[in-house]
Amino acid sequence: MSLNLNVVTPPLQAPDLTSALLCEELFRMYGATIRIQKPHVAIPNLEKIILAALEIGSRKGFHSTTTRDLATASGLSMGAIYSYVESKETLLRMILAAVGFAVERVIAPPEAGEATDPSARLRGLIRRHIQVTDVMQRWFYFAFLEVKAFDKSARDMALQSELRTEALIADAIRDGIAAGLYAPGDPQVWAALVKPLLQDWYIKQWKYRRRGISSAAYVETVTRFVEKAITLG
Amino acid sequence: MSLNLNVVTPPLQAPDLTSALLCEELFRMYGATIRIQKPHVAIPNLEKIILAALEIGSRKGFHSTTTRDLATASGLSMGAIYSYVESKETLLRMILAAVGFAVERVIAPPEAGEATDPSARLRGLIRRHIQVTDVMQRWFYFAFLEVKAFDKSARDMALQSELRTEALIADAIRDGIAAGLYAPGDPQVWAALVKPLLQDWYIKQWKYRRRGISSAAYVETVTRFVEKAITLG
DNA sequence: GTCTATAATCCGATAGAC
DNA sequence: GTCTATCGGATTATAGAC
Repeated sequence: MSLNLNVVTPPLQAPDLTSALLCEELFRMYGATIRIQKPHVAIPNLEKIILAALEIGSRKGFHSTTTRDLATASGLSMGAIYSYVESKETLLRMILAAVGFAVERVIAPPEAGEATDPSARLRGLIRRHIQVTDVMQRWFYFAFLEVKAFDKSARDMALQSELRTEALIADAIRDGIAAGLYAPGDPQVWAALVKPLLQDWYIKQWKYRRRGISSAAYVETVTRFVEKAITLG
Repeated sequence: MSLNLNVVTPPLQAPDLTSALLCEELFRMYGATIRIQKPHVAIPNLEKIILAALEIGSRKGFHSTTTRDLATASGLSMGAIYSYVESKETLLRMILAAVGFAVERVIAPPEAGEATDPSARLRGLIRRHIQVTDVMQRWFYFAFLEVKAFDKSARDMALQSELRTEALIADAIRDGIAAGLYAPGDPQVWAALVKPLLQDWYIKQWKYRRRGISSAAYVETVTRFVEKAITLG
């Protein structure tokens, strides 16, 4: 059984992962901690605050980002910010929750045809992971770098997310081995090697940007590299 | 020309990268900023301070690590700490310098036989990178997570280090392609894929520890994976 | 709902005794 | 060389006017 090494990269089939949509979701999840109750006021302002936190936080770290920084960048006053975000820690938790939302709702769900085709499933996971983290680069970058500063429950959230996507990849590889597509080997070990290749896209975006490599090109490069490494023969 | 896929992992041939030796080196480099001039006093105390910074900083981030934390953990007083480290920023710079030292002095220099054998050189780079970042895990982890919080010169230091090791890997792959060992391809693109595999060892040490995977086992896994992915045929 | 002004706290760094 | 005590400034969060 030979493997088709041509890779095509279709666009992301998913709800638009715009910051507006993500903040709408966060407003639903964190409504209890938000003093402003009218959605048409709360959501755009929450978005301003979160985008400011992502922008400044990605540059100099969340702990060095002061509430004054957030006020200046968001155009709101320091006092107003506390009407939307009860504390700096809650702000962190919101960003982490949005990342978890994207993983569960867009990366994890298999697309048509993937249930019965392990190769398509692995390709889909690689593609969706890179596409989602491309659209949400700052969110993922921020979450990756700042988790360690969270409390244990938040750190566990991130840890589970890491192991979750790894397990999805491992399952696809396991089924691919059983189907005779991939060489015999430890699916978990291989999945552990795929994960950092996917994460590199949002962690070192500066490098890929500088070299003019598009997310579609990166999807194809990683897919070919991984398939060559694990394919029989 | 067929490739030997057996991998052996010899021990690191290098000066011991103990914290004592690294701090001795830092004492030489930063002597001008250190008030205590007797090496037998300065070096062990500098080591206490740096180890405290690595330990606490890796847990909750360097910016959240206060000088009071460092005093408690190192057993020195707040005042004494400033006799060794002129500012928090200098402390960070010392840690970055130690990481750069390890890269230049241990990872980069080719071992015997590597000059004429691209395959041995690539294997050597993979092996030494993982071995060095294993011994100096906290130093590399800390440097990776904290650079972005500091000034441009410190960030450039880290950026150059990233591109430097990538270039070494790319050179070995380029020579390997020319020698007919590896498939035709873009050496820089492949090197960019190898780098995150190496970094994963110190970034997600918790995962590999939990699974009982030794650094030697990881060296072999990564080496096989990469060689399979880029080898002809 | 949003602002200004300020309370309360904490931090990096230093002075000066020993 | 090391310590204790403290300064000046910055930070998070809140109170209360509009």
